[in-house]
Amino acid sequence: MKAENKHAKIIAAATKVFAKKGFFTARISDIAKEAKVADGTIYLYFNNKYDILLSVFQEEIGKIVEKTTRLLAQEQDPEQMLVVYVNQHLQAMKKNRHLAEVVQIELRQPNKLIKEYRDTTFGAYTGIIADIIRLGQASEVFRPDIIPEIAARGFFGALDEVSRVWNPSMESHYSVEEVADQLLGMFLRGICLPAEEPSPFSKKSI
Amino acid sequence: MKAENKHAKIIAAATKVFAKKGFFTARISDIAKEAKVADGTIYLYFNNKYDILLSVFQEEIGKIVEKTTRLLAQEQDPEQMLVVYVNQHLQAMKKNRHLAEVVQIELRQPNKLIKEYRDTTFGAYTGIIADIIRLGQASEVFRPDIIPEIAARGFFGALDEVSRVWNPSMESHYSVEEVADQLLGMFLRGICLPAEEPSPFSKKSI
DNA sequence: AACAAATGAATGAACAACCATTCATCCCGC
DNA sequence: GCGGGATGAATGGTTGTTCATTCATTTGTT
Repeated sequence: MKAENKHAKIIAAATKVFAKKGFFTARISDIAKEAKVADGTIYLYFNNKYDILLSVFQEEIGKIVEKTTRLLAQEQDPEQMLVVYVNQHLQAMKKNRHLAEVVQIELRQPNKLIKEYRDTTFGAYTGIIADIIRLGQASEVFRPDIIPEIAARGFFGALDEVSRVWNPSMESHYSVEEVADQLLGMFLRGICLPAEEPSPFSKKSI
Repeated sequence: MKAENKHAKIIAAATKVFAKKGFFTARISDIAKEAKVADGTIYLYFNNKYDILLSVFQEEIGKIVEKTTRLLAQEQDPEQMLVVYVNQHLQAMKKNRHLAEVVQIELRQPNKLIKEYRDTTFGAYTGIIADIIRLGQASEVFRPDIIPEIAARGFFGALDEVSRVWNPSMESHYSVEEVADQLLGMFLRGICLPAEEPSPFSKKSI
């Protein structure tokens, strides 16, 4: 059991504990117990409590960003890029349910360091959406009247909120594909039926 | 300066302080100072710190829910109902910017009491969206393949996330109408250009 | 190979700071 | 001068962080 190992163990434990109790209610001793190390050991690997939280973000989300970026580089079609983004994000969040909660709860803290992280690294991640939208507008597949910044913000908000459907506290369980389809369907096509000429009868297509 | 007055003053002060520092970092003395009362006075009107936060939710959001419900009762068209909902929510959040932050940050806490409030009263507020969608499906203006629960969740997530564009920390300022239009446009019509027959010119679709 | 010395990871009890809550006291209108 | 609203200093419990100590492992010497 070498250093590398412990660092990862503490990160995992912290993610779990933060998800369950929230950053402020979580005790260092809780994390230590979950990671099966002594309280003091944690301070051999991290400077302080906030450092643990920031490390969770940096390392765990870093992986996601990297993979998403790589996959997106292979795509050309803006529409398809959004599909990749959504699937990627939802899959990652399903795989690490605790991380999803921590992102949703703690990343919003008005703490200086967190804000900084959100505005830089994480901002780049959400900024990808705005870039895709701009690309789609340039290649005339997305409506030109969409404001990329606002749309991207809304899009990510929806994605983030929806990525908790796998929470045990929710009664209904949907598959990643199902949820991704729903979200993408809404954003790309809208929720209204195509309003051509007044439809003759019940029209269920898309 | 009678009781009624102080209660409201403390609620307003708490909303402001919670928005700025977050619930846990906020000190009772901060709230007291902001409200221009003594620390002890707060305990004449509230049982404890959490009680203040819950009161902020119950009272401030209560007003919004009530007004929205009333306005929606006068609408028939599901599409129009979503318009009302979005405008109502965004207007309220713009009017009380601090409340918007508190909702977004503190309502997600894994605290028992907060969870309870979120699942009941607040759940009813977001549930309205799912109801509207079901109504729209019944009257065949919304696509039948939309799953109301997921769509509503995503819709609210987008709304919530977007309701911070008035935050001073954001560089670009948009009007309520603009943002509402963008959101509604995206959700109702989608962000893609209507894909009729293959367009004569640059078409890069799949 | 056998032993001693050095290393530094790990521990967890103790410390110091912090802050929600209390309550003895103080107004002030009647 | 009485009653209840208001005050804010004092209290006490909690917890992030430190650090003296332990001890398994490595290194160096003969």
